[in-house]
Formats: sequence, C-alpha cells, structure tokens
Amino acid sequence: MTRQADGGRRTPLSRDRVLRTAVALADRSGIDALSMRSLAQELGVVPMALYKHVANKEQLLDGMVDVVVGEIGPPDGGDGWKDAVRGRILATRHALLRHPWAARVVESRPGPTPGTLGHLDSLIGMFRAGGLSADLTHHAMHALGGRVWGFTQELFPAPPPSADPEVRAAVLREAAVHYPYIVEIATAGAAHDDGSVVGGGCDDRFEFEFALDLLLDGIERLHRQGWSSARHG
Amino acid sequence: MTRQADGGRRTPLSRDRVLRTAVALADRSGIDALSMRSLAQELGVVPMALYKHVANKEQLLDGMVDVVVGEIGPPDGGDGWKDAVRGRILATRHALLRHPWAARVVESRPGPTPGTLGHLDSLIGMFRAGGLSADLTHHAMHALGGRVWGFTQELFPAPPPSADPEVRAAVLREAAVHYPYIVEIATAGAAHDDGSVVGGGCDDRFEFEFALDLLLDGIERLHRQGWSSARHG
DNA sequence: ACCTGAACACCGTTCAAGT
DNA sequence: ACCTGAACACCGTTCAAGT
Repeated sequence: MTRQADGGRRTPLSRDRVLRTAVALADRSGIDALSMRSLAQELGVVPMALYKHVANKEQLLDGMVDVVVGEIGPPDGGDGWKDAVRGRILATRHALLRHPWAARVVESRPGPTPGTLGHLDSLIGMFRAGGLSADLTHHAMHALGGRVWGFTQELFPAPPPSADPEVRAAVLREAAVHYPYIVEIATAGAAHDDGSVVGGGCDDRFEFEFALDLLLDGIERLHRQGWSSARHG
Repeated sequence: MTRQADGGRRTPLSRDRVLRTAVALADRSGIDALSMRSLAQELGVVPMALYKHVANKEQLLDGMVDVVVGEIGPPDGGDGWKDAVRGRILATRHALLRHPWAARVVESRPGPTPGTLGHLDSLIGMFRAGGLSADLTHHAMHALGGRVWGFTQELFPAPPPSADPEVRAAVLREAAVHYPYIVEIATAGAAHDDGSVVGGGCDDRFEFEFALDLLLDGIERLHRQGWSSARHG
C-alpha cells in the first residue's frame, strides 16, 4: 500500500524530472512554497529520494535556473552586434518573465552554472564578432550587469495602488508632504494626456528598453571612438 | 539569577538599540547568522522581547536598511546636477560597502522604507533642480535602477581564483574549451601591460563608475536634445 | 496587566535502523 | 547494498500559563 497521489510512481525519478517538477511547482505555488519536502510530496516520494539526483537545495535551484535558460532559444543572427545583443537580451527577458520566481532565483545564485556561463559566452561572442575589443566588451558586460538576464533591479516594487481613486489621491497628498519629488514624477503626465508613459503607472517594457538602449548606445559611441580603459582608468 | 552575558541589562531595550545591535551582529557574523533568536541572545533577552520593538523579522530588516541609509550623510551641494547625483550615489556606495550584507538586504526588501524613500526623493530633487523634466527624470531613475544604492547586480560573483598559478592556468584552459569568449575577456590585458584594468581581476570601483557615467552621460545627452517619452514611446 | 517559556508548524539534512 | 523513517538542529511566531 502506498500513499502516493498518482497511485504508484510510473515514471522513475530522474534529475530532469526533479528539475522540471520543481519549475512547475514554483510556477504554480511560488518559490516560497518550494521546499525539498513539498517537492518530494509532489513527486510522490520521500524527501531523501531527491538527494539521489541533486546534492542539496542550492543545486536544485541552480538546475532550475538552467531549465529556464534552456528555454531562451538560439540567437537569431540579426544585423550588426547591437541588434543581435539587444534581441538576445529581450529574448532572455521573455523567458524569465514566464517564470515569476526566476529573476529572484538568478540573483540569489552564489555562483555561475553551465547554463548561465553559456549564455554569457554567446553574448560576449556577439560583441566580439561586431569588432569590439575584448577590453571594451569586458566593461560593457559589467555595465549591462544583471540586465543581461532581461530584468532590472527595481528601486522597489511599486505598492499596489488602491482601487478607490479617492483613497489614492489622499495617499498621494499625504506622501507629497514628505516626498514631493517622488510624487511629482509618479504623477507627472496625468495632467497632460500627450502619450507620455509617466502617470499611468510604469511601463516595465519601456523602462527596460530605455535603459538597455542608453547603455548600448553609449557602448557603441565608445567603440566608434576607439575607447580603451588604458586611456581612461 | 540571570544568564545574561553582560550580567544584567543595564540599558533598557529600545527599537534603536535592537536595530543597532542587529547591524553590528550582521557586520560581525554575517546576515545568515542573524536570527530573532541569535539577536535576542546577543541582547541578553528572551526572543519574544524583541517583538515589543519590531513587529517581525521583515520590519527588523527594514529598520537595519534605514540605519545604513542614515549613515550616507547629507548631499554636498556640488556644481551641476550630474556631479551632484554622481557624488551622492558614490557616497551611498561607500555607506553600503561598510556593511557587506547591506546590498543583499536592500535588494530583498519587498517595499520601500522611510529611509529609502527619502534617499530617492533627494536624488530626484537633484535632477529636477538641474532642469531635467519630470518625464526624463522618471526614466532616468528607472535606468539607474538598483545602481542608486551604489552597487551593481553582478553577473555572478567571481569564483575565488586559485592561489597556485599552475592550477589557475589549467582551470582557464579547461574553461576555454566551453566558454572561449568568457576566458578571453577575463584574461585580456594580461599579455600587454598597458595599464588596462582587464586581466588582473575586475576593479569593482572602475566597473561601477564606468556604468554610472555611461548612464549619466546618456541622460545628459537626452536632456540637451529636449527628449520626451511622448516622441519616442 | 504584563511577561515569557513552551509549543507549533515548519525547514534542510544526517544517520542509523530496517529490508 | 539499498532505501527510508526518525531524528537533529535549527527557524519565525503563537499562545496560554504563570506571576
């Protein structure tokens, strides 16, 4: 007699099945609900059985990151290094957006994984193929930083605005006393309806591409100028 | 008879003392060693006593962030918005570097605190005083993102290089098989000693200022061009 | 009314006992 | 030799019992 939810484990456990089930469980219930114990229960096995396929929880999270990175898909060529890099980073963004927990888990990894190393290597290759020096490429990668994963480290998550517009106005008036500038840029554009994205909440995609293009344009300018760290450090 | 390490609590507990002791404990033992239980022991009180001064552990971490933000010091005027913003962000960086755990805790906060709101407000005020529109300032703040806290989200922490140069060379040769571009930019500059910062490990300060200036220069350029999101969104 | 020890509901991981 | 249940050493927080 077994207590397994699916009435007996038809599919034998494997590292791949452990990782995919972990990804699905985190997608469905959130990363906080993912524990070695809850994952084992989901798979109909005893917690200790997982340790046959992943050394510990850290390695489980590493493996989950690589599952997501594997969903990015191959580079699509593109014309010129800037479009190639831009397209690849936006593709990465889409893969990570499918898994709400992924950005936070990628950030928390204490070291690289085969998947993240491969992703970085292909991105660096695009810069180099475009003729950028190893020196400039190095600093460009640092400048992009976490943005190569397709997400920005937010200043802080926007508090969910109250549904009641009267309550919202009162909150803003109160906040404006202490933080006038924050309230100003958070509400600017609401008065003049000119298509500005300011005011109606923030458009994540716009903010991401704004910053990405600011960086890529700056890198392109330095490349054209023959920039080297030796002449500026 | 008491078991308190300091032979009796001379100083009564207060929110301030709880927060400062938590900061000191995290500085000394690392953020992982900071638990409600370990903090209570450090203060010579029972864990429950802490809940008189902080609602829960989340609020404790919020308070610790504000202690660090309080160490930044006032803005130093400066000439022009760009220098003012730049100086303020570098001052923030120095405050956070004094507390190795701070960057990670700031990142993990699910919402703003009075201290972080005040810091952002003063930064936004510098852009506005320099004549930038609320619109451009809004996007500039998003583009700076987590960098306003003085740290960059790293691609991943560099693995500690082996002390033995022979071992290091072997590791690099092995890595180069799978990740040739990563190894190239990680070792470029080692051959030609021209003052390039590439090769001898990464200079965090250089990388941070490189990215910060790339962004600030780009923002300055857009400001001069009279950029508005209405004409580009 | 106040304070606090024990308890609750977890966690990742170890380890020895059972098959 | 293999598998696994119980146990270990924690955690944040609740709650009722004691003063």
